[in-house]
Amino acid sequence: MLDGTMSLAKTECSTCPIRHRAVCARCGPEELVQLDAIKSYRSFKAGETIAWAGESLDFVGSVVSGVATLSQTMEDGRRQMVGLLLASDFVGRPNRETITYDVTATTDVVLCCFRRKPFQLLLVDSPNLSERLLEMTLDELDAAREWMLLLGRKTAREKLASFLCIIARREAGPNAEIPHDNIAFDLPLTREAMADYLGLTLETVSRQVSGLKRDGVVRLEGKRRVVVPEFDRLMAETGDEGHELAWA
Amino acid sequence: MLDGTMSLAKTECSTCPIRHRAVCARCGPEELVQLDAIKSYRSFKAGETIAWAGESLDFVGSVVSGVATLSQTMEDGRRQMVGLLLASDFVGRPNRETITYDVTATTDVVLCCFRRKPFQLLLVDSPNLSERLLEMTLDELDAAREWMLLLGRKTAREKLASFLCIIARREAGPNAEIPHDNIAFDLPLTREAMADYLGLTLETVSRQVSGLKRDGVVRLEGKRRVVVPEFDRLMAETGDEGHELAWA
DNA sequence: CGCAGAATTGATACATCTCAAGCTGGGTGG
DNA sequence: CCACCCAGCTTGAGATGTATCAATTCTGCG
Repeated sequence: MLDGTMSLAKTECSTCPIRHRAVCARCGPEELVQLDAIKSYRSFKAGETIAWAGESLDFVGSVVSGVATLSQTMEDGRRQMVGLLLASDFVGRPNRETITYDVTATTDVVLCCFRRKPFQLLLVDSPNLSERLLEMTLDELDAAREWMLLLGRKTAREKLASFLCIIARREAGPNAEIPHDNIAFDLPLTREAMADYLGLTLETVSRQVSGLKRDGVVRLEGKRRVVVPEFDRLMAETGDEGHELAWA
Repeated sequence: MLDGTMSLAKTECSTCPIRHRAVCARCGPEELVQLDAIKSYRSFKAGETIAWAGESLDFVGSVVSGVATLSQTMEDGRRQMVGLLLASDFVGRPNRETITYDVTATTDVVLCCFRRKPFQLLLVDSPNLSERLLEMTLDELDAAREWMLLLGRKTAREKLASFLCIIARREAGPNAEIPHDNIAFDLPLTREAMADYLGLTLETVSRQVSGLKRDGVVRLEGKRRVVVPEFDRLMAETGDEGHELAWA
């Protein structure tokens, strides 16, 4: 893998859009120099596979822009998405030779990649780096557990509403903490990918989107653009009722 | 919480049964002394709640013996288990005041608790500790993602078989890497708790256990003791076909 | 002995899947 | 510039796996 993908020119970390949220968020100038020495940018086009499960992966990295997914596939073709990687999210596992999941770009994606071996060394004597990585991993674990509740116990409609909420929160209002009304955003996933994420079939996803539209919870502009007139209305459909604490 | 639970006398780390697998696995003698200074043992009886979601928790710790669960509950009572904690597993989140999930003892449980604040300080200048915690967190994340596949895509029968496999692996043959035939073990969970774990109802769990028994995949001795005549037979029912790499 | 919690089993309901048929919109080549 | 094409999406009708509701039956224990 990684053939046919272009390498971008290096970019200054100081102007990096994910500087304050990624794994390097708390690194000082001297640590940035060290990271800079082992980093390179890679671009992937929408639909491209970034890495296959089981493949050996010699880098770890951060999503600079775009949306990528982690997914698992069973022999008979059943597929489950197990992670949605947005800007600043971390890819790969230090101290592990191979990747466990398929990593796919669902929009155009830019990755800031660090060579894995030297990154592991940096991790050992840079607490700023390792602490941040631990924190991000714990956040991902919380997100995964939130998703387990969705997969195990929510209805199809609740699943869709929950999904739209998550996207609205991270895509819309650049970093608005309190989501406002009339949020608009583009779905970064096809119906099929949404189905894989939600543990549904694509037909059921389609029906639930239609249902939410029919009931005025969302409006669609084209197939991909979604407008949420009242955010509370959408929230009420998630089954979570208020105390939604997570999703940093 | 934690009222009415007895504190045990301190025990030497050197004789601790989870010494080589827990968060302290790679600590040297001097680090153990520091951990020892902030540790205390706490016991919980089967069925007892160790902590409630949202509650503030002033410790983190390791499961020394017994089985505990992490679970989430929705307003209307739907419940999903999001973690199964066996001996050596870590409880709590450093740098976080409150716990996000209900923690329940499903068998008698002994916890080795560290006061949270001093533990966080130790984490900063003890790479042996923080590296191990990161590794364990990444393992838990892998387990959670494996569980997402189960919840989202497996049939009820596959879910049961997968669950029995996991328990067989960790409960049976003390630490047998390659599971043998005629494994026997006790289920640490009631049918209801299994249902909460698997995203099913307790009736469906019961029916699937009966089905696996009828088909000779497992034998039951009483309600709780399970014998697996041929491990491969059980594996074949999980839907994972062979390449099961995970589950340390 | 008999009670209470846990588990099994049965009958029926229903949400989601499956299979199948059209629709829609943006790109392409004639 | 239009006609076609095709991936992505929607909608319908029927099948099916699991949930739900309702009895029983176990099992351990006071």
